[in-house]
Amino acid sequence: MKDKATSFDIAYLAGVSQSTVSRALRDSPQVNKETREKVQAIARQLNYKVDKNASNLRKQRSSTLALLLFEDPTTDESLINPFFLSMLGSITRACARNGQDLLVSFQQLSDDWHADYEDSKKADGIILLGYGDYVDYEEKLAKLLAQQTHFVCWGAEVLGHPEFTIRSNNWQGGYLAGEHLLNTGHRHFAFIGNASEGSPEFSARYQGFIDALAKAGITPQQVPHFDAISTESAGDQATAALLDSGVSIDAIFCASDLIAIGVMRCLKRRGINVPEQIAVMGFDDIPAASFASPGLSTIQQDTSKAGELLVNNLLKLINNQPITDNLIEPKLVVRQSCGAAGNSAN
Amino acid sequence: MKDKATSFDIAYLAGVSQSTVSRALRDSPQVNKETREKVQAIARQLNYKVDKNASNLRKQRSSTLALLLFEDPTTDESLINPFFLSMLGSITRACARNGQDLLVSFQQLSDDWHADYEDSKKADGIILLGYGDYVDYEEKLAKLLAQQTHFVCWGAEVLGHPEFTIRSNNWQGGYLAGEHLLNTGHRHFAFIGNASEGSPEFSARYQGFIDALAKAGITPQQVPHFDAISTESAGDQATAALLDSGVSIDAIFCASDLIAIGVMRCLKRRGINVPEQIAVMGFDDIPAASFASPGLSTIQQDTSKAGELLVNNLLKLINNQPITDNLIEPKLVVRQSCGAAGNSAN
DNA sequence: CTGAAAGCGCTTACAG
DNA sequence: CTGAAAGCGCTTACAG
Repeated sequence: MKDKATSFDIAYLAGVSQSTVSRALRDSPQVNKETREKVQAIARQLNYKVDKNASNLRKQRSSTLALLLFEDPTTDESLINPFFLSMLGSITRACARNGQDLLVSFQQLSDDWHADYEDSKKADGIILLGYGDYVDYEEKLAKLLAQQTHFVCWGAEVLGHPEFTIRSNNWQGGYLAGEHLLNTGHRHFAFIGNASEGSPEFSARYQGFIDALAKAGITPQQVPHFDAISTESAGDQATAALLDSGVSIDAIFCASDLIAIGVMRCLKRRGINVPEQIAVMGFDDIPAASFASPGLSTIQQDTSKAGELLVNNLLKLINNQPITDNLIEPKLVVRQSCGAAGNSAN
Repeated sequence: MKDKATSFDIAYLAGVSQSTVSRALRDSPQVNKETREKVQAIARQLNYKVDKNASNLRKQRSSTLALLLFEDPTTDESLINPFFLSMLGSITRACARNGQDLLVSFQQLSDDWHADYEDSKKADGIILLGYGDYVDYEEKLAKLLAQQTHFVCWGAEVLGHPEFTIRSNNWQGGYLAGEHLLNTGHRHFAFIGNASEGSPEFSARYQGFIDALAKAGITPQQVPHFDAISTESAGDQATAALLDSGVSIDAIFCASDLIAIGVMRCLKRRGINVPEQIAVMGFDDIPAASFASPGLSTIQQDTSKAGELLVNNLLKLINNQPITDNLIEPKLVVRQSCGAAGNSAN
């Protein structure tokens, strides 16, 4: 039967002009209460919905945000870092709370991003999510900046625009990890993860860790460091290299939980007990951290707050409001992998 | 400087009409090759992008699909089933391959869904994803049907419209699980999961399992069955109940991996060895299945193919094309939790 | 408080 | 092969 109803259909049925319908539907106080209610009743009855394309076109605003999730090019195609998946969840919810729709797209870091969501008016702004190589990354951000695109990004800093970034206090997280490992009686450490300047988040974690150890008189030179991107298999391989190198350690701090899980797998294969022989500490608190056996002690990033902040700050940017808050404080989560008493419930 | 360029700006610079610009940009063969290239060059130079709101309005088509991910109302708010997260990934990619944008939204099953994406012209169709209670679910589907919304859904069947569903052959999956458990020498089974008619997917898995066992002369009455929704803690609790009931078993088939992980946690707490004393089998093959210790043997659902099918079939529905394929064949993944030789690489 | 009118930026018959 | 014109369905000055 019905071709979709328009505001003209409602106007006709209500005996008012189409402009009045438009106002009434947006709850304009300008329009008489009776008229307003009558119009709204008819709209409901016809199951009328404002045509977003028409209203966006007219308003020059889409009430839509785009999320670009980019992955490390070396990662297995089908596997997305669970940490980002969890962020995706909280971003989606934050969008809903703010009356925004969310367009989602996965990109390879190496690609030319399809960052034209704002140019084509599909979205009012962009959220960038992913651990990436900072160097590659920077160019693309510069381009977005040049096009005056509204965007925020997780983790990596935008040159000259700290307000575009939302991130965890990674240094503090690393520090907490170091403290905990020290408190649980460990003295011989290794770090696994990429701590180069290409990975500013990981290297901040490393630095916090080192700074915590310094308080116990341990120097950076005493802490062997093995590179790994944020995957299970990279952690596994780095651990093998670490063990084969013959250094004697009793604790490993990993730049991410995914790495830590790979580390534990390697240790288990080699018959080394966690935490009795070697303690393992992760970072992120992805769901798998609690599934692991022993439960992985880690530094939690509050993804729920992060998603909220990402969306709110982007909206502020779009509306030319000042940004006040963009740091998330990490939290120590104690399970069993470092030998402290963990609560079995988690 | 620049307000965003429009097709009129390009027309002016190219010395042609705006209609010609529009045609040239869409690679219409109607327009002279030279003109076309000239127009396209200017567009590139101005960094021109077609305004989607305007073109959607005019074409009455959005080239956008909406994904509604709804969760079991009893599940922890922040935790989305990893299986669906993986589906989300493959759906996103399938959309990209088909030139569609993807709007994502999380909903509570109990809510009134915001399923008005198509009414408001924000999307051409909807993908429904989530394990839900079939009974609740059915009403909402009937409503979508009545509004002639284009949609496909995962798992649950739409009354009278089997072509709207894409699902795994759950019966076959359950059958494979039963066979494997039999082949690894087990004889005393339990099933954990909700096998009521409210969960058609789970009950099909149960049925396949029972049918496999029948070949070894085992009757349904010999297989105790404990209810659980698809979460770790539900699996844990159901296992406690199972053990406390005093029945003697040597294998548990779980309706999902999340349940299985909870089962293994409970067994470990009780000092029961997997697989030596009790074998555990999951369903889904979420990432945590391979992280678990021992590695969880399970039935894999091919999320990549599922995502592809969901998107392709929805597009076919929108374009009035016939749907030919909507079944995914599950696959046995052998790890260590059933006592068979698993490959340590996975 | 309400209405007539313009216009957002496209696509696509229609005419040549 | 190209152009002039209509129209997609809204929102919002402008006028009363």
